[in-house]
Amino acid sequence: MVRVGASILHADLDAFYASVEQRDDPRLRGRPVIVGGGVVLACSYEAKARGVRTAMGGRQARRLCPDAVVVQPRMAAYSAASKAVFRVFRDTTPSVEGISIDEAFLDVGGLRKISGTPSEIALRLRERVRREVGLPITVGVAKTKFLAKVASGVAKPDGLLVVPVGGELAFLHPLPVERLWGVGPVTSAKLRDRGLRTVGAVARIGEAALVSMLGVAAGRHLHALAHNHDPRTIQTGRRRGSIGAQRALGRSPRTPRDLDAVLCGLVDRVARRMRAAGRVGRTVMLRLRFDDFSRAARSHTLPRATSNTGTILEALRGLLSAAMPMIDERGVTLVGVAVGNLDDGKAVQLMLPFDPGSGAELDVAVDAVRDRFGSSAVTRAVLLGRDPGLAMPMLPD
DNA sequence: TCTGGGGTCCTAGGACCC
DNA sequence: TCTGGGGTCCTAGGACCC
Repeated sequence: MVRVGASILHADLDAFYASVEQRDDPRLRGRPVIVGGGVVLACSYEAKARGVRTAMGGRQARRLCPDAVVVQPRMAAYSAASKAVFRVFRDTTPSVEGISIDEAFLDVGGLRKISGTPSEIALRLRERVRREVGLPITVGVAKTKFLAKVASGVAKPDGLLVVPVGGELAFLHPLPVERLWGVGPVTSAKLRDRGLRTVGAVARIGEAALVSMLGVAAGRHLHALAHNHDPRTIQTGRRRGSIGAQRALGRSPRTPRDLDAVLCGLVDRVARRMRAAGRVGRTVMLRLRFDDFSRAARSHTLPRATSNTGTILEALRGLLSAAMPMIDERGVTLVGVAVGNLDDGKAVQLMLPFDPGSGAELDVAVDAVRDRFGSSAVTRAVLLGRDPGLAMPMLPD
């Protein structure tokens, strides 16, 4: 069956952290709320109306909005609220792709007979999130992911916007280029330098011109989006590719000893999270930010994936000591660590005898891998083929 | 006016292999 | 002595997102 019509929803909670605070403390409702003191992590629409923005310095935010209530973030409450909202998403359709803690794509294309049109589904979704979780949410509905995302951005806050099939370009082309997903300050400046201010203007110049302006991937991508070509489908079950932690240090000078203590704390956090998630990784990364806000990153790839605190720390200490000259010269203001290449598919293939029907073949393979590589290597086993002579479990190194 | 903490994806060059 | 095309992996940097 060919599916026609606008069947993708982009659901995006409004001013998420601030909305949770207003939900949990009635005194905050209707008032400007800023979450986070040093830097604005989130702010309510009352604060946005006064010019407060996410990632703004706390001092500037309080100057713009002196009567704002500043609250400390409560990550546990946001995480619980997010889980509750995602339960409503998954109850709406099995085809849910989470993008972040507060937004997701939902494919409702196959649900017409059971649940109604996408607009009806979106309406009910908003009502349910409001009633069951107590939070405002905006939904964009369109034929493609990209356009659904643009639609929710235009409809915020607490809105619903359906882009009718056939009306895509009429909706898209008058919008400023900054509305396009993937156009940030740098790309926006490049486009505006050439007089391209709207999506329509971008659509009218050729792909080759965009590629020469922005590079191959970004140019093609932008060209496609401006013409509303977006073949991406909803991907369920995506897993993160890296786990990291970082800490800003302020301006006071740090001794190597201080830096090592910061590093230990970060590695401990990351390794714990990895083990809790049952993930192992092969590439350790050190990120530094300097006094002038320039940045550097150093990485090292281990021969085998691990979540062992000592192994990760040892590798990062090596990277940090190699970076000490840079730190001495430029002054460090932030240290970050991350482990990537999670569950890297450096696959090991073991060819083992296969006894159809015994059910023991995978156990045998898993034991063999455990013997050779340790139990942390056994995270995945896939049985390939129906050849009765072979079982081929593919496992990460 | 000084800028948090968590991520994703792309580019480009060099090493290395066949 | 000079030399190809194709591929993977690793490292570093940058843009962007929430």
